[in-house]
Order: sequence, then structure tokens, then C-alpha cells
Amino acid sequence: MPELPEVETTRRGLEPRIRGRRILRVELSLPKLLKAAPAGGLKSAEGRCILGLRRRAKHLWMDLEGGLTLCIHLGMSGQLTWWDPALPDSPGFLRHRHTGLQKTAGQHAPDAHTHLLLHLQGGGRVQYRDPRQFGALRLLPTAGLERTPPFAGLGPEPLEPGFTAQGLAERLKARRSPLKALLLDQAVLAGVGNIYADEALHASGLHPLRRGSSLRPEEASALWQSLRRALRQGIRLGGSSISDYVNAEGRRGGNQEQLKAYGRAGLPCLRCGTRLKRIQVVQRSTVFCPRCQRSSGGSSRKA
DNA sequence: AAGAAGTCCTGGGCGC
DNA sequence: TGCGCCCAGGACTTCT
Repeated sequence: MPELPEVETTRRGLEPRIRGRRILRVELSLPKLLKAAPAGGLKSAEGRCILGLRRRAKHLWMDLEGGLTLCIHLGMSGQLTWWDPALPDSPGFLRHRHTGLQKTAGQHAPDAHTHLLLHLQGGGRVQYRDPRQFGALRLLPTAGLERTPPFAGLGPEPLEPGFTAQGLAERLKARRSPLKALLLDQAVLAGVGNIYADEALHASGLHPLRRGSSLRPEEASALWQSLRRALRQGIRLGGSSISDYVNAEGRRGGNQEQLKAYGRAGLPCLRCGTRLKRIQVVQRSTVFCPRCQRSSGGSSRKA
């Protein structure tokens, strides 16, 4: 599931290849992905130069000349890749696990799940592939983008210097929801999803059902630090490839092998050896260590 | 107003 | 070998 580190990895891989290039033609084969656009639809992007690629939360913002920005959200299975006409295509997605074969690395030709192509001047194209179709495309005015729905309500960027432990504590202390729900709430802080929420809670020794209002200042500080560490590590290792995620070159990340909680239910905790438990919190699978992440620790209540 | 629940969608894993 | 069931989940909408 592309969260902040995966989206940032995609941005870093793609931006140098597309900045300063002109979009010649746009092909959108799944129109329902387009949630907002001028009257001309995505055709309005044709002929415009790409000025840069920014990230806000889990969104990618492709700034175009003439004051428009193509906003891309990868949903949970979105892949935004660069296709180079000079390179060979990989043979495809091979069966893995039982056979020991991996998904082949490298660029892939468009298939039935490729919903958007941006053909650039001079050859090459940006490809958007999204098997589960949870992604979203928007073509919006660049000016005031931060104040435009659905971006207006986003919380702070957890890796920005302005995001402090005190700031996180402030945001959590008025809330009675479970920590897990608060970390997933993009209005509380932006860019965290199920993987990094579980990792940060495990690293900070906090039970996912602890209520935000129950945190002592030092616990909020620990969570702040764990969160930033988990996100930074995710970026450093090129993201977590759990199901579909690949970077701009079509390659898998390396962080999935470093995860200590997410996806490890029933396996021993890497810190204390206790079997990790899985519970549901706000309809999301949540893995934690019943020993390292105790629900007590002050004023929390059983939920 | 915060919080809970329903919705979209398809590939993969599993049981039979 | 193959069918069908169920799960995974980001964020929007709807409801209490």
C-alpha cells in the first residue's frame, strides 16, 4: 500500500526523468479515476511542460506550465512508472512464492490494468497502473492547491521540521479514538497508513487501542520519534513492497523485509519473542506485541 | 463535531 | 486442477 515512503520513493525516481519535458498526448482508459478536471478533462494537460513533481501526504502533484497541477493518488495498488522506449520490457509478472520466482524487475508494457499514459515529447511515457482502481486523478489549478479539497483538511507532514513531538502530543491529547485510528487519520497527520502505523506503535511500545487522550508527554515523544524513524527507514530502503508497490523503474522496495509488526501476526516478536497478535481497529488489521505494547501504562481503558 | 460504519475493487490465498 | 469464498485497505460519504 503506497504510504508516505512509497510515494516519496516514486517521486524521487520519476521527477528527474520528467521535469522540463512536454506532455504531447494523454490517454485515460478508465475515466472514473478522474475525480476533478477543467471542462476539457485531462486533454487540458496536453501541450504543457512539466515543471516538477511534489509530494503532499500520499498525493503526488505534477505541476504543469500554465497554472495546472495533475494530482495523482495511488490508492492501494497504484503504480506510477517511467517507460523508456530505449529499454527492453520485462517479460511480465511471474508466479512467485511456490516456484520461488519473483515478479520481474524493470519496466513493463501497458496491460489491462494500465489506466493512464502520458506521452512526453522526445519519447518515453509516464504509466499509471492500478489493478484495484482505488486511485484518483485530479487536474486542478496550481494556485491555492493546499486549500483545495481534498487537500485542505490534511494534517502536517510528519517529516517536516515544523512537526514536533509537542505538536503531535497536542493533536492527540484531545482525542478519545484509539491511537491506531488517529495515526491513520490524514487530518491528524498526513501520509501514514496501516504499515507505518503498526511499525511506529510497535517501536514505541504503545498499544494500538490506547486512547490519544491517555498519552503522557514522554509517550507522545516516543511515538513521534518512532514514527519518523519508521518513515525515514521506509524512504531509505525504497519503500515497502507488500503486494503491488514498485518504484518509478518498476522495481520493488526493500523495507518489507525489515518490518517488525505489519504482516507478522502469529510470528514471534523480534524484541521479546512473544507471539504477535492481530486485532481489528477501525476495520483495519492491526498487529502488535501483547507484551511490548501493553494496554496499561496509565489511564487507558479496555476497549 | 467526533466517531462509527458502509462503499468502491480485484488479485491472491485458502478450503474443499 | 479448479471453483468459490473471503480478505486486504485509502479515503470519501453517510449516519448517529
